[in-house]
Amino acid sequence: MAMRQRHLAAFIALAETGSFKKAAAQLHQSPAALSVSIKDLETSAGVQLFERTTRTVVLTEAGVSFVPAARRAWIANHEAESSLTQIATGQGGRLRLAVAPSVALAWLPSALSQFIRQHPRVEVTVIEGTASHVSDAITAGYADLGIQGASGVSPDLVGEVIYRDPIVRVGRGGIRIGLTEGTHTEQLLANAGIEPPRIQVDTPQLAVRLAQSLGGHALLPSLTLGALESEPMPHIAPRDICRLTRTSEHDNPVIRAFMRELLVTIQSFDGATKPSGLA
Amino acid sequence: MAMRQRHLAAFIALAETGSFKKAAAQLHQSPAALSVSIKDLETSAGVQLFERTTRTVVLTEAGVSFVPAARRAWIANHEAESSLTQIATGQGGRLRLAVAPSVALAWLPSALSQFIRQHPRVEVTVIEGTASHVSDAITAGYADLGIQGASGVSPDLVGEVIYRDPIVRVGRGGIRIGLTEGTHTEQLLANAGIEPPRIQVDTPQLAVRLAQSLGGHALLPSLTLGALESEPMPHIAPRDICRLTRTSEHDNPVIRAFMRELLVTIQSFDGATKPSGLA
DNA sequence: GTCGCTTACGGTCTGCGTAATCATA
DNA sequence: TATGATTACGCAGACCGTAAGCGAC
Repeated sequence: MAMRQRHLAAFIALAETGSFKKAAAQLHQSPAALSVSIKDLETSAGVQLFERTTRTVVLTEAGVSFVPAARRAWIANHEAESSLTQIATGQGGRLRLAVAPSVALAWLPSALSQFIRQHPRVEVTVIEGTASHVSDAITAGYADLGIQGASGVSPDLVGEVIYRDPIVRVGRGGIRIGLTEGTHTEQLLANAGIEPPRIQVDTPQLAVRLAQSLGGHALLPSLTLGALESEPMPHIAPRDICRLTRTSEHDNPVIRAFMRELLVTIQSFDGATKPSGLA
Repeated sequence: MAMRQRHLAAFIALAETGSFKKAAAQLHQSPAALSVSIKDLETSAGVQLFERTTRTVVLTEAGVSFVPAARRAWIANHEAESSLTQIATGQGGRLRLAVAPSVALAWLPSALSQFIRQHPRVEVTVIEGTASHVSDAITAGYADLGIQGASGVSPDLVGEVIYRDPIVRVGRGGIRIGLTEGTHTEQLLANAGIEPPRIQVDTPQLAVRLAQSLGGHALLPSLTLGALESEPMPHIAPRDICRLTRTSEHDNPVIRAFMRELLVTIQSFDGATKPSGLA
């Protein structure tokens, strides 16, 4: 037997309306077409599902028994369809983020709260980690969107700069407290001709603390500082913040929707702290 | 968007196999046909669901998100189909019986126990009542199959004699104990030229009891007596036991299946008590 | 070169509407 | 007689298979 959707639709409409004419109207069909659909269904099944006189149509017992399963199938089909449109418009599905800590701290709370408000049916998971962790998570398929400070490393990842984070100075002392050598930030500083830091630490927060207590200074991406007071260092190239996705997810609607929120967040933060623009 | 079953089938097969060639084989199709099905689905939805290279096919995030709903719909469709075939073969659905008390007592236990053993997915309900109750239940739609002693009364009911129940005598005394005038049995006796009973009672059981204690006799359908000893009354026409259904349920498969069991039961009972046959 | 996905094309078959027919209230 | 279900018929479009193409191993 080959039961198609039109058979289900025909059966349900006829069962609900009790009239070929009304059911046909409901399905935007001619009564004749509906009649053959029902007849096909009945003959292929081998049971009569409706008892017709010329004026009236009633479900047989077999028809009554079939109603629940038919309705379930019909609903499931519609839910599949609407699920797909939701996925296609970014209102459904899941979003697996991998973000660098500074990003997580600075932008994520605001961007995520906006996003989940406007996309209540999307499941969100977040992984926080260093740049290499982030890109690994993307490549390995544990996450679908990465936000981090270094641009793409793997060939099948596509990266795009979404923010140019300026390097700023905290404190005025002579001793420089910096991050571990080899980090993206320190590479930028080295490229700008600045000597390696006297004291190397793990996190920007610790660098700031030490700079303050030792009377030194720290050169750090501005995002890592929060509202802390700092001086701009315009001659040092900024740290590029990138979005990272697998090439196959380049048109993922959920990612697009989240990126929209994120960019709004970035702009609003940027406007609040520094009147001049961003990249 | 118009998502048809072939789109669902194509999506699921491709998601499961990860190859157009294999999925096409599974669907007994050419890879080309499958390719356009998937493409149609993707363009109508507006999302890419698979990432293809020439050699490999992988679900995108959107595709992954769609899998559960697609599979649910697919399963529901198949369950609807199998539900219908079960209904058509009498293995599913429901059976609402209305039976006369004598039938309920004599045949129902055996017939029903056989039936529910062989049709475990059929819901069974039983109404017990007099002949008019039975036919009313059928007409009103509370029951679908009636077994009773009088033949069909309502025009849109179809009746069929399934057993000719002989009238027998219990006791040898002169006083006749009988059922209330107007019952089917008493009409048969009147037609045979027998005078109305001296004492009229409600139930065959009571008639037998009184006949024994008063030293009278009772003329009753043999079915009402169980294993009680009795003498045949061959010159009195037997009571016809009928099946009753609405005309619309004439080909109801569950009813057919139950009738098969019932007739087997009747034959075995009949063979056990009286070597000679039935109608 | 080989394998597998995609595109193009032509034929078939499904499924529709129109119109005529049938049956009942 | 009027209404609504059914049957017959012809057409439009969906859908498939074959064959040619294209790109990656």
